Amino acid sequence: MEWADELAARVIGPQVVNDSKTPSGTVHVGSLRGPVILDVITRALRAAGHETTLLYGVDDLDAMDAQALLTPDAIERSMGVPLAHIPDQVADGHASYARHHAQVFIDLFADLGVKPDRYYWMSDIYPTGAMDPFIRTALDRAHVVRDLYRRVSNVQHQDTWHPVLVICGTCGRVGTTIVTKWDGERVFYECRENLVTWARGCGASGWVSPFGGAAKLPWNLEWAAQWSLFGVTIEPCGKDLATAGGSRDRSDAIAREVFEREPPINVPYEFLNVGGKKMSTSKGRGTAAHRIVEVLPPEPLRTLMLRTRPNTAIDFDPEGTDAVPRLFDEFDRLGSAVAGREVKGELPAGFASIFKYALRDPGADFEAEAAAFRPSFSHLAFLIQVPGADVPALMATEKGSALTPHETAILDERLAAARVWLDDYAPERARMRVQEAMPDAAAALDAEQRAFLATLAEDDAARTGDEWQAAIFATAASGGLPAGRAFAALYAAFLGRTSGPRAGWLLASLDRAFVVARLREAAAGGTLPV
RNA sequence: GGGCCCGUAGCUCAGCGGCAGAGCAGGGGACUUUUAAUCCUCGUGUCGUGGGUUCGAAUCCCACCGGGCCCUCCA
Repeated sequence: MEWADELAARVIGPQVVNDSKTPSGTVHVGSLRGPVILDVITRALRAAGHETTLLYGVDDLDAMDAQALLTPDAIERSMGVPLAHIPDQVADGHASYARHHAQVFIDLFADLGVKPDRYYWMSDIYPTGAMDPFIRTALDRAHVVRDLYRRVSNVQHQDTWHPVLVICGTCGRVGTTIVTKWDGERVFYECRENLVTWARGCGASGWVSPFGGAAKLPWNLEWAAQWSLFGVTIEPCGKDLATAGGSRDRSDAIAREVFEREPPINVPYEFLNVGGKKMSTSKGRGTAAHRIVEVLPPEPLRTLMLRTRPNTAIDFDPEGTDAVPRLFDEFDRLGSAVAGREVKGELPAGFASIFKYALRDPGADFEAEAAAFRPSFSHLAFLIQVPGADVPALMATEKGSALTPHETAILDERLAAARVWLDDYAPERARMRVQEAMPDAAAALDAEQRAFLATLAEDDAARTGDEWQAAIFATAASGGLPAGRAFAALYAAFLGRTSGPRAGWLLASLDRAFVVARLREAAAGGTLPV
């Protein structure tokens, strides 16, 4: 966790932290690592006394180059068109495909506690003319850009190539155009049919002014121009961009040599993989960002992103594992330690800052948050499967006093998450189910346990959970059977496992005739002489 | 062709020059009413492999092996 505080200690003066994203489709959990890192850096800077602005941009004039999320009839029409100009594929009121996907992603930010001071959309910025000076500089220095691409990335453009992408006046595509001449005010562009394999240009060409939104800068130049336009001082980026000779190196060089400005401090970060593999929404691997928040509230989710240094890959697989409960446990453990309660084992270095930065609200009183009662997620996941359990009452008992409104909110949040977890993620062993037929496990019961079950079945009067519980203990005691083995017999007979929920409540929730029949069946099974 | 990350206990990982660690899982034990709670207890693992540096290496250097990702189209 020291990484953010160290960064904050290293810089001088006001800071502008920036990131931007191309809204090309549905995003997965891994995509949230960037925004969380951005937010933690911002919080660390502010904690260190730096005046800090957090910006988040949407590169929505980028060309559509993935057809996965387009309807079949839209593919031919939309490939190569700026994302901001493609109609939303979902009829839910967004102005464009870009707005839809960007908004779904951005909506998650606030819930996660990531609150940029300003969002900007490139489709809004270009028409204002704010990018014009950079477009002009890029065109004037086209030879520098070409030289730099060759030198830094070994990319060889033709001598006539100019670093501007015109939005074709005829077909509206931006991914298919190339500029070959610049006269100081206008550029000559061609919308070529075969410039790229993934989209087909219309063949138009002509002289046009590249200013005021008629054209955009290619990605690497746009990135560097954003740094100049907004005065960006720190910008993390994913390792896909940070690789040697890759995008970041190109943009750094462009900033220095074309726009004559030092690039921002880079904080390269690794990906968040699932089962050791890259997440890919289109391949159905990994969980969509908007889905994971259903099962992971901000604190455990931020804990996942924060506890690991940015340059280390995180492996996270919520499906069929206890990864989710463990994140809750880990966060709770940090909180306990911060609150001065005794915790088992060693604590990570800087555990208090991990806890503090994991909180959703940057202004929260973190000591009060640490002191708050947080029910164990695993315990809740278990309790909600117990018929008739009054969970809020049980939690108040566990805490030793009534829950505060804030604690009740935490409880409700966790209950909702626990239900989602049990439905969609939990391993089979976390789910319990009353067995329709006699479980095999019941065959292993010994004579004493069978006698206990038989005795328990003698009285078939209706009982409440408490009464069942009392009856279990009394019956076990009268037969000289330790309570533990008595319960084990019941779990074997009904659940087919060695442990379970408070048995009394479980039995009380079931049909009385069924209970008695099962008890007798289990008591009789296997004891007959062979 | 190039770059980055990882390889330490069953799992997830910490340690990054000074006696191999934690959590979880698992084993054992305690408990006549929180029985998947709570408490106690149990870890010799070629620290991926081979060299090197050092009084001393999981830790630094080199090479290699394995896993993963990325760049060399576009963004």
